[in-house]
Amino acid sequence: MRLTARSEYGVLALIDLAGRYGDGPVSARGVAERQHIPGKFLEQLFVSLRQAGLVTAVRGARGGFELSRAPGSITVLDVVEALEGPLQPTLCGGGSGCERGGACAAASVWTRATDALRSVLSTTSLSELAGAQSVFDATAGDPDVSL
Amino acid sequence: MRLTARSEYGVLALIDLAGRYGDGPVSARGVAERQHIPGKFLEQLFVSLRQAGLVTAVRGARGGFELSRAPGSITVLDVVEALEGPLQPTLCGGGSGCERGGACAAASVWTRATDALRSVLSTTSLSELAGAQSVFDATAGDPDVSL
DNA sequence: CGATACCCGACCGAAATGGTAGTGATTGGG
DNA sequence: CCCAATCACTACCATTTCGGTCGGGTATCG
Repeated sequence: MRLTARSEYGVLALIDLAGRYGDGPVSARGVAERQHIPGKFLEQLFVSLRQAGLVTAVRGARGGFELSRAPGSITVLDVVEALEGPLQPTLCGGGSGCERGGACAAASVWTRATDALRSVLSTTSLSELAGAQSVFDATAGDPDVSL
Repeated sequence: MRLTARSEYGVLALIDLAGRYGDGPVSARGVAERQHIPGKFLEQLFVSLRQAGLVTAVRGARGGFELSRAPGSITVLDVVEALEGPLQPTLCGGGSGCERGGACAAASVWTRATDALRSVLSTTSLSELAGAQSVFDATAGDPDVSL
């Protein structure tokens, strides 16, 4: 139940990659500049994203990252969990933390909250977001992404 | 978008108060013992809960806290926001943090996530939880709350 | 070779988290 | 009237997390 800058940056970065899907590797540096993300920090995020199997790295000059699956098959939940670990309540409801066992009324609301969150995140794909972003970029004159 | 132990403890504490609503003030110490919450920490939580108008304090011997409204009119969202501040994404979607203005596709998913969370929390009242808890306590033999 | 890029691990300041400690102020009961 | 119970307030503290930075290593293209 903890969403930090990692998720925010990560989603922006993968939207960027989704908008260039099929164009070959995209450098982390380019993503960082277009999305205004600290470069070295973004590198760390890409490590997690690669380990989670969401992106593929191409090393060497002219290298970079590309989505390892189609943008439509990657959800925001995938990204968030890759970057922040499993999305659990951090609270009693998730695991076996609380000594009340199942006899805890509070657990139900935390569980339902997590489920609601998970539902939203898992039904939004990168292709949707990239599509929406391209519309924004077309109406505004910002060439960052549309180039 | 950050739920910590404060919320978990706070909800447990107010479920305790809800189960004794109308019986006069309940001491923080009693709540702490029944709900297994560090006493001094719980005191801090009650400060926030009182400032938010959710509980009323009665000072002096035989004092304690009581819900300042009926348990059915207090939602989990009320408790969470009293203890952790306004429930916002901590991310771009909430305020005016991101320099993209409205032209940011990522913002939409954060906003929808927050809305989903808020919806769950705001439709669950203390009376519901206290009711569920009393059922648990009746089937199990734990006299902590049923006494 | 050398520039470009990913890879990896260490490090770091600031803030949040989850408490603890101590001291007052207020009140009911004996 | 005094004492114990109880809330009120402030300060402090250890640990972890957050958000980043730094510096080098390694692969690859031209």
